[in-house]
Amino acid sequence: MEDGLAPAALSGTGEGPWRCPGRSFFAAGAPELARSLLGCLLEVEGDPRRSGVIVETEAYTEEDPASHSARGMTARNRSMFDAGGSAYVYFVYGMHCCFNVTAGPAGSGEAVLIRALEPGEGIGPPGQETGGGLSLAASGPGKLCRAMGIGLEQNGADLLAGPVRILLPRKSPRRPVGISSRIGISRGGERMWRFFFEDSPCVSDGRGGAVSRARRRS
DNA sequence: ATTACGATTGCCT
DNA sequence: GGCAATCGTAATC
Repeated sequence: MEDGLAPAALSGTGEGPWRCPGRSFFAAGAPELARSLLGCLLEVEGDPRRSGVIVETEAYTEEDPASHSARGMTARNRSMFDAGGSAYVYFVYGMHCCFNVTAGPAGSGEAVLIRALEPGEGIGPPGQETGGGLSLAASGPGKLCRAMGIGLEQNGADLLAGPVRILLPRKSPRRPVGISSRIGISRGGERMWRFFFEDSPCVSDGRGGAVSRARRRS
């Protein structure tokens, strides 16, 4: 029990602590949606079923020099222009996938990058060599996709239809929210569009984040 | 046709 | 803190 994480979420759509959002939830602009997604459950149906609580997000918009959509629609970023509530998954650095939730109306080219989860069901050992234990299994956009089994085949998928879903907490988690500039970008650094739960051990950030904390402990 | 470069990660010093 | 890995995409020639 070294990780000390909150208990895994129960499945589901009907009763229980989670509920399905409507389309309108995703109609907000990316920065607002990024904040709203903190505390929500990301779930992938299957065997095993996997889930985790979203604890770190970043917003990207069409007027944003850091965004893939900044220079118009291409074959690669096409699904980023889908109406809010679908998946935009892309491949980077020749080895990693990153998962985004589209925001706003169709054609608006905005999305929220999901950067870290607190592992729920089906995440982590065995078979996952993350080097930092369970709490780091989904701390970072690339690691999150690997841990959840999300790949390019999910690009453009409707998040209200599944198998990849977003579920909202019935009770607001009310945890401290940190705001910062985004990670790994070369332009647009002045925008404070990264949102995270300050009390989470699973946030990907270097300083004060899960990685440096784990390193300090050892 | 060629090339430069990532919305990253993990291993090295 | 630095840097290699690894390859699809998009800008450039």
